[in-house]
This record gives sequence, structure tokens and C-alpha cells, in this order.
Amino acid sequence: MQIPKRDFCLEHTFECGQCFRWNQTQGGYSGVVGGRLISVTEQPDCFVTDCGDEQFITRYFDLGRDYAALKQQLCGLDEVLPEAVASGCGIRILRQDPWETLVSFIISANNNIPRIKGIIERLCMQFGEAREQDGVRYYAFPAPEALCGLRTEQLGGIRSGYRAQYILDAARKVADGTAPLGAIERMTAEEGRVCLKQILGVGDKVADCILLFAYGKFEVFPCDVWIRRVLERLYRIGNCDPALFAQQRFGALAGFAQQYLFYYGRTLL
DNA sequence: CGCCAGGCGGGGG
DNA sequence: CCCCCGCCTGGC
Repeated sequence: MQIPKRDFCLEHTFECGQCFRWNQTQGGYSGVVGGRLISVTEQPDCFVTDCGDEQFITRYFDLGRDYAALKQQLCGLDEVLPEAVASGCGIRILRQDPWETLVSFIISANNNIPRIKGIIERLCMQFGEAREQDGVRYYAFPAPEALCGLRTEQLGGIRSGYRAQYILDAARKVADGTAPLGAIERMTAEEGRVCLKQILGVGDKVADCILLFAYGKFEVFPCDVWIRRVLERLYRIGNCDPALFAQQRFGALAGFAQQYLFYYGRTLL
């Protein structure tokens, strides 16, 4: 299947902090997504993926959205966004699995990206289903039911530190319906945030990442240290509440603005 | 060695 | 309600 290159860059999309199971390969990226191993390679005039499920790819990469129009709209909002949008012009916000996104961002707290990716891979290798594609072995992300019965010590091998108990709390609450991930789809962002924050290890930042990257709640604005740096140094906002500022400045496009600003901040600051 | 990394929970003021 | 501290682990 071919994917147009317009407003799409693999590096921008996979290195902007929204996903952890994609890795650079020769001529592209490969990742385990939705229980399958997918590769995307770059050709002169388009991208090519070995995944034949066009519906899935279209939804996952948000291919139905007019990013050119979206970026133009963002660039009219202030003086910082044009340079930020230019730096990560090929970013697309992926539509990821809610459960995997929940666990991934619990692991991300007070952590760095290489180690986050390592912990997730070990979690999948030890508790996920082993599968094979074209002779390549890979591991699906473990279902909540595969984790909810475990004791904290049994997660020791993934070396997630104090986050192990949070992962198990998430697995239990999802498995027993305390945290109904399916229902959040139909909730407002604020309702979804309240629901997600019942889970240990989920605060505002982690909840907003899940709402944005798994549920397409594009009005949220995950606020981490990089975004704080951008807001302080580029927007010169003092002790103004970042969430309030973002809502007023970016409105329904806050999530997109966050991605461009985050990517810009990481390359610049 | 100390410090930091894409926060959070728990306690105290 | 806000602020402050400690935290697994690994890399520097």
C-alpha cells in the first residue's frame, strides 16, 4: 500500500514522543502496532507499507485529515507557531490503542525515551504473545488480562522500578471495568481525564497524552517539561497556568500545537 | 560520586 | 489548595 508524502515525514511522526514501538530501519521504520509488525519504507515519490489493511493504516496515520489546512490555521495564531510547524512539518498524530498508550505513558513518567522503549519491549517479550511475520519474530503488547493477576515482583524483569505497581493497578482496573477504556471514546476530554486519573501513576500529563494519542481528543494540551520550557522561553509566559493559556490560545487545535511545539523545543532548546 | 530524565503520590503547611 | 520531597533505573 502506498502513502502520499504530502505533509508526512516518518522521523517527525515517530520521533515526536507519541509512540515507543517504532524503530528506524534501512530506508524507513518498522513497528509493532495493533498486534502486527508493520514496516514503512520511503520511496522517492511516496511511502510504502507492507500492511495491506488500508482501513487500519488510514486511521492509524490520520490520513483523512487535511494537515496543510490545519498547519495554515495554526500559523495564523501567533508568531511562534510558524517556526515550530516548519520544524516538524511532517508530524501526524497517530491513533493508537488506548490500553497500550495508557501503560506506555505510565512508564514514561520521570523517565527518558531510550529506557521507556526498553521497558516496553521487555514487557512485551515477557508477557505478550509471540508472533512471526516473514520469518521475523515479534511480540504483541500484552492484554490487561495477561497482567492483572501478576504480583509486583513478577514484573521485576522489565526493570520499570516503582512504576510496576502502577502498571498492575492499570491492568486490574481495566480488566475489571473500573477504568472503562472503551467508554472514554464517547466521553468529553474532561470526563475521560477524570476516569483515567483513577489509575495510579496517571496524573494530568499522562492522562492528556492518552486522550490525545489514543482517543483523538485534539483539544487537550499535554504539558511536560519541554512544553514548559517552550512556554517560558518562547512565549514568555510567567506563572500563567499552561493549560489555561493553551486553551485560550490554541482552542480545539491545542493538541496539534503541542506536538509541533514539543518537536520544536526538543530540537531547539 | 551526584545529577538528571517527557511526573506522580503522599504528606505537611 | 499548594508546595515539596522521594522515587526505580540507567546514562553521563
